[in-house]
Amino acid sequence: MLDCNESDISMPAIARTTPIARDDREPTNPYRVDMDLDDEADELSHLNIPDVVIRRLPIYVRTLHSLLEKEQTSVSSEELARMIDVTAAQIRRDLSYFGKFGKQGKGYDVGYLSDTIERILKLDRTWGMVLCGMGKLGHAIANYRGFQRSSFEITGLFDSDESAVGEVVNELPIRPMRELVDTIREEHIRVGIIATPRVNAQETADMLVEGGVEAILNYAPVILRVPAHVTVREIDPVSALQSMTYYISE
Amino acid sequence: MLDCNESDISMPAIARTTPIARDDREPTNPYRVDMDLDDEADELSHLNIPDVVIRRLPIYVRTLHSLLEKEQTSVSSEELARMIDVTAAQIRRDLSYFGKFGKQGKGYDVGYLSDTIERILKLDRTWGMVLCGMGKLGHAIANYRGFQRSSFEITGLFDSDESAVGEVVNELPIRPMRELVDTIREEHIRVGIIATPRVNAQETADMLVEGGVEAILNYAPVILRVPAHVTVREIDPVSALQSMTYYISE
DNA sequence: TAGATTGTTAATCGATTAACAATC
DNA sequence: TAGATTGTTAATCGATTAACAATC
Repeated sequence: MLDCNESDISMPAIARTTPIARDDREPTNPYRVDMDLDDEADELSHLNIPDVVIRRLPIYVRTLHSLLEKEQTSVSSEELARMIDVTAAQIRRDLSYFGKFGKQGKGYDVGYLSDTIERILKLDRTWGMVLCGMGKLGHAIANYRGFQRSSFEITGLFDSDESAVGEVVNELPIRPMRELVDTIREEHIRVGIIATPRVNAQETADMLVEGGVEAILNYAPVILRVPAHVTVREIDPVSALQSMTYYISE
Repeated sequence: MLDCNESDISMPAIARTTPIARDDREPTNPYRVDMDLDDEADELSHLNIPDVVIRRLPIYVRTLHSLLEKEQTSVSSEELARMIDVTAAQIRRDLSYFGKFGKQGKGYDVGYLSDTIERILKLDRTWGMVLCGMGKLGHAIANYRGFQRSSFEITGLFDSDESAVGEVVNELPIRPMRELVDTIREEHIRVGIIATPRVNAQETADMLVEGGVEAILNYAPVILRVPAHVTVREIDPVSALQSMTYYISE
């Protein structure tokens, strides 16, 4: 399988977070055959799929799970669309990037579609994560229960303040930053969380990347510079608030 | 100034969060004159401006602040663009929705531009906020230091669990949910934060809206139904992680 | 079979960008 | 003035949607 990763030049984090296309995909290939999961696993296919689509998939999974809880086994794009407040056409279009998962006249099997999207997103395994920066925010993230039912588990806590080192938070000891890179390498960690102060975020990102992390969840209000093969998403409640006040009346 | 708010029908929260336009704006108005702040304050003008643009403004403000810290007084769209990793054209286009703030040949005055955008976003005042749901996550948000230098301040904590009521967190007592609506009304609160369990998020949103809240920061993994005049932004670290693993190699 | 709903196309809509005249 | 950079236009690019043939 040839390596057609054509641009490995440094790509800004904000661009990865914002709707972009890294490559022109051919919009409709007349020779395309009914794909199944072997083809979806193709490492190169993701270059073709808009990031906006990828970012909607977790919402589809979450919604399908809520249907499973209610023991509903079948769902149409129309019904799913109503639950999520998007158009049915968008759901069908989004899914069609990956294959054919429904049955005309019937809709989608909830369990099968949910499993399929989870496999596409590589959620069919558990991802260990390192958490960097163990101030108040870091403590809160280490204790966060939202990860429990997900495919993510924090496996290492790090802080540059030696006086914080050794403290145990949610059953894990805080370790010194200088051990970060080696730990990532040894434990094959691919996901990092940055909860450091603003000024230390970039150097922390650099270390995460050096160790081999390819996905960074960034809680620091800074735009990180990372190589093109690394994805960054921002968690930025202050920016979110600041953009909402614009719409407040009076 | 005529009321051209043509659709006041209920609009889903996800649509407000995603790039949308509620109204077709006329792309270029030949009669448009050099606007200054009086015109920007026009309550109706926001119907014309894409939400993607509004969501970028806080990043501009943050970046301008970092220049002010370095005592840089002037900046070109080119330089700002490099710092944020967008194109200079996009910055100029974004700003042009609101008026003319630069000088040809010179660039922008950092302080003036920063103040101007803050005024556009209504950040030239302090917004009181109610925080609903005082579990672990709620505690973390109540203690969050990121709000300190911002225009936001949590002024009330609420929880439906009567046994939590009375506990003081970061100098504020937790109060019972049944006091929420009246408190919002009496204190003219316009911003609410939801940190309740998933199942209680919608009913909490309903109460916030009933009280008069127009902006909701939602930490619960649920799509909220709110009237069109209410803006919702999601803080959803799990979804962010779930969409990043897609790109991880191997 | 008739009815329902998918998967896919083409049309539409919206956002970004390159280019440049205006102007400091 | 000459050089620099804005504000704005038109062109391009990308994402969404409506519509419908395919098909369960």
